Amino acid sequence: MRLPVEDFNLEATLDSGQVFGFKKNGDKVYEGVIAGHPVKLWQTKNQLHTENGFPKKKLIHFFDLGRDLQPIYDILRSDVPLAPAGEALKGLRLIRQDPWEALACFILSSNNNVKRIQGIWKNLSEFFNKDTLTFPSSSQIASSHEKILRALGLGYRAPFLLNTAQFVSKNPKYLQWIREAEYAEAKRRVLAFPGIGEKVADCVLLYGFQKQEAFPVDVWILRVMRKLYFKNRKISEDKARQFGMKRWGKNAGYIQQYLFHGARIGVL
DNA sequence: ATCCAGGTCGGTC
DNA sequence: GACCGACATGGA
Repeated sequence: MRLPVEDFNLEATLDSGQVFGFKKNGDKVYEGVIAGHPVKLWQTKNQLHTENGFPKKKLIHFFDLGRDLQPIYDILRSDVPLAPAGEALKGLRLIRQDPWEALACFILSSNNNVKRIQGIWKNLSEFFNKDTLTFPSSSQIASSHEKILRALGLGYRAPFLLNTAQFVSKNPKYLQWIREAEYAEAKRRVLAFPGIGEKVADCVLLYGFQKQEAFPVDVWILRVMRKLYFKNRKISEDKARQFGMKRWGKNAGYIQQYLFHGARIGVL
């Protein structure tokens, strides 16, 4: 099946550290799960391909394909230090992930690297859902044990995820409350979970709850912002986040994604 | 072997 | 607020 797409870059979108459950097969084919459905994806120019029968609506929603990127392009062009990222990553979009999966995966992401987070994602999915390779639900993890999670590679984060899964499965409407809340209130709630600080909270809100003013500051963002906007002076993570949120407002999350991936691939 | 990775936590000052 | 060391794991 083919879906015509404008301003979309599948590779940059899936390789930019938003989501950890997609693996690249060979050169261009990605295998993963969208809204509970296993899927293979590849792109040719202005067409996004899947196997026959995959619901278009789910693709459009997941990849945020209805959004006009022009306002983002305008910023990337006029904010001079960002221009190389805008040119190299045109079509990079923020994904609308499953809220629970985003919450869980970014608990695992702290003081960890992307490759290993992907490995843990795979271990969890294979252990709990061997047939479909979908990420385990909160109740699946809640009824597990710390020892099992440690054996799957979570390390010291195991009790953080277990505790959070138990809370979420016992309070089924809680994630929906976070979704409906304003950014500041939603962040307070996400920060209350164990193992979640400022940075992870912003990732969860940005990728799982569409709070697009969120501006996650990790080591890559901190380094690239020091270089581009602070003459390599040392600045705190708080200062970097406040700078980004004020400068880019409602588009801060999108700009952060271009900064992060641009820094990682070395164009900034 | 030491350092690093999409940091957080509990302690200090 | 700012700064500190500990924390599991595996790749470089």
